[in-house]
Amino acid sequence: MVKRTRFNDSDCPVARSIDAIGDWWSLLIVRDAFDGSRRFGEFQRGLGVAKNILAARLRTLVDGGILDVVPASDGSAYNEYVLTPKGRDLFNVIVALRQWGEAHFFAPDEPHSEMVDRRHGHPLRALEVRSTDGRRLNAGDTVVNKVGHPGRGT
Amino acid sequence: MVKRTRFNDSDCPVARSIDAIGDWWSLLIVRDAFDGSRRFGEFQRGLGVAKNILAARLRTLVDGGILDVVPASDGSAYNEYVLTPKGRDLFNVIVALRQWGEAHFFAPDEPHSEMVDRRHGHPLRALEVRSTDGRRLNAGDTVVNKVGHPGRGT
DNA sequence: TTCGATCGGTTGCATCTTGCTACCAGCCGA
DNA sequence: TCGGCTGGTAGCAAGATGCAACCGATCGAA
Repeated sequence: MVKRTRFNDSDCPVARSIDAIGDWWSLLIVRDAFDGSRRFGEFQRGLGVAKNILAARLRTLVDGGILDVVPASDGSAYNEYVLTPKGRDLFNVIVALRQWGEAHFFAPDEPHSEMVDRRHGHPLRALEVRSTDGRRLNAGDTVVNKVGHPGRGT
Repeated sequence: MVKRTRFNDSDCPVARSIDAIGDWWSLLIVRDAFDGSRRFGEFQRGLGVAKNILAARLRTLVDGGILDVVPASDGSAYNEYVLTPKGRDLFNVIVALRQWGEAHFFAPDEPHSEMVDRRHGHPLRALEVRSTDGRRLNAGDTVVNKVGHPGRGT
């Protein structure tokens, strides 16, 4: 099976990332992996996804270098799925999605799962996009150079 | 049409975010909106997506409060799609995906579209997850409290 | 004002993907 | 050795996706 690329602008890192992750289930698998899930059954119970879908997603995540299959840590004959360094680098993505969701989809007092600093149990500081010299940037302060179109693009 | 919720753990902000965005095309639409696309035709040419898919995605993004339909800024009778504040808050998500893609899917010298600081033309600083008191955190320094399971969860 | 081109879609249809259920082969403890 | 758990695969129905054709409104030029 040749690797299909779904999007036509594959020189954009955003598109390549999206293509590599595959689908939303995959991202939820990664989220659960960050939260400590390792075994097939853990993911299945945590996500409520059909087993064939889960099996396929785990396979593509392993093929994509985001998860690794390792022998179970508890001595049983089963395997475990653990994040590779590349998979752990998705942490920012998960945190960004989480903070966006917290900001826009929950009433102020509505209970929800919450990511906290392990040391103090405090919520995290909001992510901030910064320039190399440390200024805070928002979308309007940035510009995307398409390949072949360097510079500001008058 | 009742709002379907695809994922069973809707108390997780990550899952709600994913549900709200809808699919990957929607996120690429948002990316193009950040890059300045406003018109139906611009999105269609930029993404190479089928028109019926694009029309459906634009509708869900508008319904979801991520895009707004406004009269065209050039005086023509057509409409434009612009990001709402909620949509602009996806900036961190886009940047996180972009940085992950840059780090893992391009050779060091491979050309790719690049987001730079408008003022100096420099690339952005890598996103950093921090605690409220400013320490840098990575995945292992955080813990997710599920609703109904407060505390560290031994 | 007329005419052709463009814009912004909608509709129908074939195909691909998804998700459900059933099934099944190893493991595992007793 | 037996019964239940784990980690899948197989088949099938339903829904999503993508392509192409079509279409009315609008625009620009003559």
